[in-house]
Amino acid sequence: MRWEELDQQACSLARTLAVVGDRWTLLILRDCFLGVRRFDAFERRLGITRHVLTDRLKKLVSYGILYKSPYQERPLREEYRLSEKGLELHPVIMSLVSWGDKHMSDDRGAPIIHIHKTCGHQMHPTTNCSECGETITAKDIRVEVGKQWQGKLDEFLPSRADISGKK
Amino acid sequence: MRWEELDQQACSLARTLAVVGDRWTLLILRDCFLGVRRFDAFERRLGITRHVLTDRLKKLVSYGILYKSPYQERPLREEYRLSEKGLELHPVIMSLVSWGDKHMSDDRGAPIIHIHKTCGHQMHPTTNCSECGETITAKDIRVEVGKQWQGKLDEFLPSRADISGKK
DNA sequence: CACCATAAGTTCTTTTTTGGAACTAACAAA
DNA sequence: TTTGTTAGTTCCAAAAAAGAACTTATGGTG
Repeated sequence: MRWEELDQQACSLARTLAVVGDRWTLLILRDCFLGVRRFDAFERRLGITRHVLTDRLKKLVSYGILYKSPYQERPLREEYRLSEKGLELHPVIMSLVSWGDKHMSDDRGAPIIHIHKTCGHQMHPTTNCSECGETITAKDIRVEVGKQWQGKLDEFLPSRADISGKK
Repeated sequence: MRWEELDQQACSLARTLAVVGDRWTLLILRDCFLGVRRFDAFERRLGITRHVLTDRLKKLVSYGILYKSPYQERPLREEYRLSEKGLELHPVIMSLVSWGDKHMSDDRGAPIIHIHKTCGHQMHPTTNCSECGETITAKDIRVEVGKQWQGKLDEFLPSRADISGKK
């Protein structure tokens, strides 16, 4: 599979990764959530090459995750800001950070801690059911094929052969 | 910044991406969560080259996210299974899928739907505060430097210059 | 005016990473 | 003996990223 075909796969994970699944994009978005907005600030902070940064910012704008907003004219200068769609990637960043805090930290603990403004406590994110509110783990979820996709995911859902090794 | 230096950054996102942040790893993990366990099943399903698949599986095993478990001897055959550490990446997958369901779906809706076994409803994940349980969005969170990192993240936290453009 | 600085790129060359296909080892079955 | 299965490895070509220099438009300094 080539990378450009990824956003046409019948899988929301693959489609999302087509947008944010490369080496740099999520690091750029992390900086966006920290308030960074300008080309040279991203460049300085990330140590990314200008060529790749240009490409990734263009891609994020083309997908509507960032938008350009002029902050001066003559010469025209624009900054990159998170759209609503981009802000909704916050759970992705939070879950990655939370896993890293738990599994990739040294003995100094998490470099950055998160405070829930409403309750004032230091928190980490939990993943909950939108319907009953309960906290969920991998084992609490069962997957099914969406109504309009029935019979069309034979290629995607793992067959018994894929799972059990039988032919 | 070179990719190998990423897991030494003072940022849990960067450290996590050092493990799962490449083109293929999260797709491999998606298949693991769907029950796929064997080399040739990953290869068939993903259309990944064997070379890259070997490399990624090795990396995932070395980080303790997958472990090898023999399912036959003579000839020795091993399958790859999610460890506890790997299972804890479920929120990452779920948040990526959920974003894709909302923003990258065509008019047929989500290809795969998720049922919460406990309550029986079709659900999507929400991100909640571990302390008060409330659902959170990007704007509900404030970040601070962890106690043992105070004064050591000057390089990391965006300076006023990065945010406002001032020098 | 000549010269330096700034922001946001673009262009060029080298290195690294993938893609694609063929080859290998250790058996098992026909 | 030939063919098949599983899990790789090897090799070469193509694509992507790193690194550094160049560009454009403009503003400020001496």
